[in-house]
Amino acid sequence: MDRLDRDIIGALIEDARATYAEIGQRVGLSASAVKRRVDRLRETGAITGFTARVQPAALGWTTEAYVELFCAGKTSPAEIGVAIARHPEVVSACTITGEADALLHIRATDVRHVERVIERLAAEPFVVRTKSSVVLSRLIDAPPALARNESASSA
Amino acid sequence: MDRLDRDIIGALIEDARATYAEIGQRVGLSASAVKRRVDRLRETGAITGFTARVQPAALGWTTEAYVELFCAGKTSPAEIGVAIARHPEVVSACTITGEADALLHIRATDVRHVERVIERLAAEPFVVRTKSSVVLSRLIDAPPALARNESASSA
DNA sequence: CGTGAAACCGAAGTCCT
DNA sequence: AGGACTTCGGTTTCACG
Repeated sequence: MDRLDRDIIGALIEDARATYAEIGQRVGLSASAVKRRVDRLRETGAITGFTARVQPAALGWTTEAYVELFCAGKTSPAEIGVAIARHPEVVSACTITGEADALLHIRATDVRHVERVIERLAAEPFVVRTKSSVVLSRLIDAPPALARNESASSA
Repeated sequence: MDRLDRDIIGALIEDARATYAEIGQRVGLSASAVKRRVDRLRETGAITGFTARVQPAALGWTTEAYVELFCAGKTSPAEIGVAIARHPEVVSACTITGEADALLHIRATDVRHVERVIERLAAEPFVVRTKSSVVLSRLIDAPPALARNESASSA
């Protein structure tokens, strides 16, 4: 995992369908060398796959919200994970420090749909209370680059 | 945008490097037909691109946090967006309803790094206060499927 | 708008430096 | 480990139903 690997990953994040020759030109390597490194990055798990970047609005998912979950005393993260995985609207979720136990990111078709999802979540037996915020406008979407900085020591 | 398009998008979300023939076999179309639809989906903006799925931890980004921003009275979303775009650790951001004005998702190398980012964010002139939660464990990562349900009326 | 065939070009494997 | 070459398969385009 050196500079070259990070440059290659950066190129693949920008365009996962770039040809090995194009990537090689960008990072200063031949196509074969790039392929070898990409194969290795996939084997080691640094790259877990390739996906299409979709505009959720184009599919009808026009509304998103963040929902904080306050859970009953002895609820394990695993228990929360299993339960919320049943709700397809939950796009991302994690346990966090602070007052709330978990933070969920949900995507829905409209505000009414958001409401229904929150109701369904609140109905989970271990959920004591929820606190939700509807997204007004998205400022930054995501992966502009994970690999551009020195990314510190590790890896 | 019909059932076929959504199935194709679903296939591409799962594996953006799948061949047109493979996708065609899955959705019941020939390779050429699939390519034509994919081209159209890209032109109309439903598909915005293809990216690699990376395990941030493999690149040294082992810590993430969510930061709520409380801004000065007359701060516009655009102003917030421009300012936070200068912080490379901000992976996602949006304005929200509720007490806070904006919610930021940041990725950092360690907790010390998180602290520095929060300090830098708090130093922005329009930021009155911040409230942050460090992620303990991730339960759901993301795009398992955006296109599997009927996705309601629109689109 | 779908299918099937032909030309092109990148991918995958091998050998050499 | 990187670079060059060859074979194979996918992509792309075209004509047709």
